[in-house]
Amino acid sequence: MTQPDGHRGDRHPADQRRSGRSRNRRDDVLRAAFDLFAERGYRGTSLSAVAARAGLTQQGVLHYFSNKETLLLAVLQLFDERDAGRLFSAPPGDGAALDHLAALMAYGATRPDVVRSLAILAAESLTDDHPARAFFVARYAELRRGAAAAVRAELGGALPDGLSPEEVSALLVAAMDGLQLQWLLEPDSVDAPALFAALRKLLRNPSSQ
Amino acid sequence: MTQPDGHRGDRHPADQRRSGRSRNRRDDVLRAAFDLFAERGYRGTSLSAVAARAGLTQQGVLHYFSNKETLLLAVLQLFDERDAGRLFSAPPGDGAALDHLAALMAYGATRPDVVRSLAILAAESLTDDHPARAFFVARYAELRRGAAAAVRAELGGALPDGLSPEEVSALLVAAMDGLQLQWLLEPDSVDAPALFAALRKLLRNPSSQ
DNA sequence: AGTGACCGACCTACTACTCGGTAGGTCGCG
DNA sequence: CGCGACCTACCGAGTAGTAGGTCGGTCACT
Repeated sequence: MTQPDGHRGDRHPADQRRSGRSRNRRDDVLRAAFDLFAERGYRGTSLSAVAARAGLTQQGVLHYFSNKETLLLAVLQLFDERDAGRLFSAPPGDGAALDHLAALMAYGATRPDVVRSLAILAAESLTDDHPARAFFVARYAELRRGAAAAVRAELGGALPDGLSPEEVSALLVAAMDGLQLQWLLEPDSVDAPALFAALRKLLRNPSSQ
Repeated sequence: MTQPDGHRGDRHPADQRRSGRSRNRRDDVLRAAFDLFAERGYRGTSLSAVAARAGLTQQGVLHYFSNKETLLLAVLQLFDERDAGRLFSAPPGDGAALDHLAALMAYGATRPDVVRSLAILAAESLTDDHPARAFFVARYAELRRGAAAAVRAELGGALPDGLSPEEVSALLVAAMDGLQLQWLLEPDSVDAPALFAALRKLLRNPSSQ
């Protein structure tokens, strides 16, 4: 998501006005917005900052996205297409369904920017009248649904102590988020995927000691 | 934290300049800032908004707190004094040490504003150069330390499957945060304290089925 | 000739913050 | 008791800078 080339605001925007025609400028804007939302949040990010990083002016950004909210929604849609859509579309009943969640954690460990962006925007969506609110309500409902299906498939009725798959899935999703938050705050002292694996093991082997 | 009386910006500030002399105006500002940070986040809150809610002008706010960052730090200090300081100062080895965490969850269920404020500010502190960053790094370290001590006291060596108290404490804290996030997004479909209790039971009775 | 892709200039509203005041209370002193 | 010195608690006006967004244009390509 971060662009390693020199498309920063240091060069005058007009210089490269027609340069990257082959590359999709709209995607550049999307990438820049993603990065900045992860760095400063939605409310903390200005359209001009997005524009500068994408190598055009603020009005150029508004040419592609009619306003700031639309831009945020477009960024969020990217998440849907990448993560959620793919990760729960696995064939049901293939045994290790919970591997999908573990894989999501492992993927997150390699992409702190993605995790950070989601963590920041999810919490920010709790604020009044936040445009991402509906997105995250739906996302978590879907995550829980998918995780519950995975739990049912993998653990079946062998859940400890009268826990329902729905309860377990909420716990799993909660642990993912909470671990990632701690990991983002102190990357060196929290190993999120390992701890998530521990929780999973705890659920799978309820009679070990 | 919300003030039920009429101290809103609708009345002209000068009207009540000397009225509430007995009440501490500084505390009014603190309360207003707390509420607004929970509603709009730190970056989304303006000094004028804080001032209006506290019933004075923006310059009046700056009279008590030399700048916005100082105001945030003062609000955060309130959390420390209320929650953390009290909740882990229990006599060690009194048996049900983990009850403190459960009590914290139960308390949170009655104070969504407190939970929301902490969730929003914690995530926002992940953004670059956020003044609350150090606070939350320290807070989570302390939470984990306290929880680990509680785990050691209550579960002793009876942890399942080679899990260390430190790992369990990170999981517990993570579950708290994650559950609260889901609860804040959809209060009716997530019962945070109950789910936390389920996790706790899971840890205590590793051989039940 | 039209269309997509922008930019320059501009607008209004708001941001955190500063400066210089003033109203009223507290204090010591004669 | 009365008087000036000082202090706290603010407010009015103004600062430079930035916010999101509009309008009208220009340039290259089809």
